Amino acid sequence: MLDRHFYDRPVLAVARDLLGVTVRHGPVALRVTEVEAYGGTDDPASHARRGPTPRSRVMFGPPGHAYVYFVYGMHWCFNVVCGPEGTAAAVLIRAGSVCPPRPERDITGLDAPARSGSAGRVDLPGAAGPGAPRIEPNVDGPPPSGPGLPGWASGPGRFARALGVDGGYTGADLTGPGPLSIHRGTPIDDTAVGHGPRVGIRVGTDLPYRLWLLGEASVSRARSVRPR
DNA sequence: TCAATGATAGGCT
DNA sequence: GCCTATCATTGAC
Repeated sequence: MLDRHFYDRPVLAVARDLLGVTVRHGPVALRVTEVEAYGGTDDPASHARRGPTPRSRVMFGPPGHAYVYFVYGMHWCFNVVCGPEGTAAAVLIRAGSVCPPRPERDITGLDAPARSGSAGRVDLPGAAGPGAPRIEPNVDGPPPSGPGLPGWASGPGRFARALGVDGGYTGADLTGPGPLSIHRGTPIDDTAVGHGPRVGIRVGTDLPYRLWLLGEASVSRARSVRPR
């Protein structure tokens, strides 16, 4: 399991090294294929840009903890706090592939986190309102693609759903004995890493803070931007 | 291309 | 305390 020293580094270095790792939640294991870095109060696209707020406070805390937020009224996004405490940097996990890739074996496992109740949850004020929906992976009909297929954890909302995490996991220690942890994967060569602008944001789009594994089918495809 | 859907945070009274 | 724009997205059409 990756320890605190792994996360206690500059956000871009952590983002780069999170590619290829395995995120585990109970029986679910997802290999990270795409990430985005959000760096502190100088990043106009970061939730921490205005300083600590009830929502962003966990970003200012120690590295190696989860930051899971609710967006667009229906989706959860899973982040990993990194960098020295106080820098408020985090890495958004945008996509992953089911690991090991044995769909017929993973289907049964995906229900387990939702059934495990409050284990691993950390109730922090501001993490999510009591009315926010609890995530229920694999119970609301067929996804765009089934477990084990490339689209199952493609996109931050789908990744969080496939993993089975929601706002209750904000503040969870990823380096401790809890059910949520991250493990080193096979080494990734620099030639296998693509980088470019982050997506889904309106500011800070000039920064090449999105990193992905080249050739991975689960990586987000560019989407036409809706003008306002 | 666009609607769904609700938390968040700033601005104002 | 209230109002409003915005939002690190997704799936249906």
